[in-house]
Amino acid sequence: MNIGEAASQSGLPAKTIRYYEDIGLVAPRRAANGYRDFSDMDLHNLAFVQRARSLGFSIEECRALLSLYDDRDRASADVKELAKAHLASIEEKILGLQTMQKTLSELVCKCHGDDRPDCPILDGLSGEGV
Amino acid sequence: MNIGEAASQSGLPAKTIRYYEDIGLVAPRRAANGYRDFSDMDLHNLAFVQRARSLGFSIEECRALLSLYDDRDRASADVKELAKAHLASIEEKILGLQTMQKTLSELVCKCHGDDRPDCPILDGLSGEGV
DNA sequence: CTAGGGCTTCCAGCTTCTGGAAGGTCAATA
DNA sequence: TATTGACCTTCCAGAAGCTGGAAGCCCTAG
Repeated sequence: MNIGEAASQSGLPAKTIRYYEDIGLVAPRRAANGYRDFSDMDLHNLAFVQRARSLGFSIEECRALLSLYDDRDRASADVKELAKAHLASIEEKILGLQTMQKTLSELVCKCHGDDRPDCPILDGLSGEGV
Repeated sequence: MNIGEAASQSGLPAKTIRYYEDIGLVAPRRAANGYRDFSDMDLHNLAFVQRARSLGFSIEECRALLSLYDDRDRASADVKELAKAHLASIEEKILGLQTMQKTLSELVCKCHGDDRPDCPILDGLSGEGV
């Protein structure tokens, strides 16, 4: 299967697939004309990475997950640990964003938002009322 | 004031301050020996950017905020608009992360996490049960 | 006079793609 | 058969926002 087909089946742009090959996440064989030729397993790996990335796993985590997937003797505990660590980092990010949201929405509320220059948002960023 | 002092007063690493000068966020004058010499206004701008960054504003948004700050004739509506747009993007990110969190925590819950290879997390990433 | 700490510049690398240029290949059509 | 247009190839550069490191100057204390 050519890269265009692999792209539409996996939901990844062709550019991204080439990049994934560059960094060793997939290794499709080459046809006689030099075109990449993706097997079903290659396609599985691409779709797998696509889903893992959409859950926020980093490339290195995806690599680890793929190798766990390939290892038929893995312990599910290893996978779960990886996933739990990532879940914790997601939750940390959410908390950080919620802190920003709270502070920022307070500032936005205070700002009258008309054509006068007086602005509590800029004042807040300038360190007033900290 | 030297860069070390500016760094500790603003809460930014010296490296970051040099970078901010590179991209034109601050323009400290130079002492005779070539050292950067930060004025109070420079320091204000650095601390301002530090706070804006900690609220998740991009560098370009910081630049815009700084120029609004400098413009004594600005309308507070302009600032508020910028802040509201950023707030919306924060909320969007939170929603995205919460979606990831939900999906991932469901997978984690399903995984028994022992020494057997059977793993619903890997199955989920492989597209089973989608 | 030397040692240390702070300062300078510049270059490279991190992450994860993405855009674009230059050019080879394939299938269909005139 | 010749040509067109869609596809494929490689390689280089850039996006954001720093961060680390090397090579070397400057300043102060002992």
